[in-house]
Amino acid sequence: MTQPSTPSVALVGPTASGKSALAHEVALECEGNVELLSVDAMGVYRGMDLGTAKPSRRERDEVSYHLLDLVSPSEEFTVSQFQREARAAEARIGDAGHGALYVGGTGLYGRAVIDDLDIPPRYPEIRRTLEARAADGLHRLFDELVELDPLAASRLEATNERRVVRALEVTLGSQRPFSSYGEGLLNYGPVRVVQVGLDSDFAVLDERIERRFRAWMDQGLLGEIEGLLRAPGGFGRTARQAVGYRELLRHLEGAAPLEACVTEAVTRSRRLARRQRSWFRRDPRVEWFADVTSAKRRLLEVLSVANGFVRD
RNA sequence: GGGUCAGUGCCCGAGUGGCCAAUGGGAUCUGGCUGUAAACCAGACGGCUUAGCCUACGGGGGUUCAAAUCCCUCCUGGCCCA
Repeated sequence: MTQPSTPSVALVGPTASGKSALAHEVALECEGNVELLSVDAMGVYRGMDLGTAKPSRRERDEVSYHLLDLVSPSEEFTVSQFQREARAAEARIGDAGHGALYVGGTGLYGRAVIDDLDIPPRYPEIRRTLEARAADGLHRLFDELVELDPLAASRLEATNERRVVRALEVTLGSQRPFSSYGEGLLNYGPVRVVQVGLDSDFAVLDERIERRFRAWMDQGLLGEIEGLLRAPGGFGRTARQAVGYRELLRHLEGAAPLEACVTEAVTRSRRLARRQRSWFRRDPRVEWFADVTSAKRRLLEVLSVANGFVRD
């Protein structure tokens, strides 16, 4: 893989903290010298616009956005695919002599790029057998993992089927321990990318989240989902898990009353914000800012230094 | 006004004399996870000077060695009759 020629910067934080607006503003001020890369596990799906708070058409005309609308919601997207796309996009941006600003709240996707994680391959056949075996005794699988890769086992919860199966899949499939692919997410390496964190009180965030979701409803979120549902393939396994979409799908596909689903969507968005915050809080390398102004100052500073251009 | 059913911890909701600080779900908090990550998994969840103690099952009173559970009464809500 080609090493990006220009260092990049990342803006992280919980949903509704104002990251996107800030990033856009910063890019505008840099007058085309900075391009944005979305780090959003749901923004990669084409047509899922309202509920993922995607930039508007006008915003996309003003600033270059990357890593959005990569696949159809019927497809299953993964971290490793994201990593590949991100590397390619960043290389192109670097070739153009521009700075790259990552913005988004999907922690793992961010780590994959920022820390250049070595994500082990997939072994579908092995996985299939493991999943079948997990059905009649997860405990046995975990014991096997303890045998084959005690380190990986120690990092996992024995009851987390998805992760236990994955660790075994890789260990058996690649003939080398799952844990040999990396030191674990708790191990934070040196700063390769400056991460600026934008956060605010949950009192404000919670309120904003609800208002925002209700606004999306008014703008036709339900219709957007209905349309995607009717499209060939409909929603795939991963896309349908998106907060907001999942709840409204329950209304459209099942019989759940709309208002109850809306309330639940709001609640789950709030929880998402909290989980995002704790994910980023754990990373000691993130520089936190509680207000947009100082976060912006820091972003501009890093971008200018890194890219050797100075703004007035 | 008469009858009847109900009132449980932040919310919903089990529990009908001791094994009940009280099943379960939700919310909330904390933690973990390198190919589903907006997913997935786990722990905590009345208070405290935490092998124990205190406060709690609408209020008050009573029966009992022992009550969220039985009796009386009051308050509140639903339904039925007037």
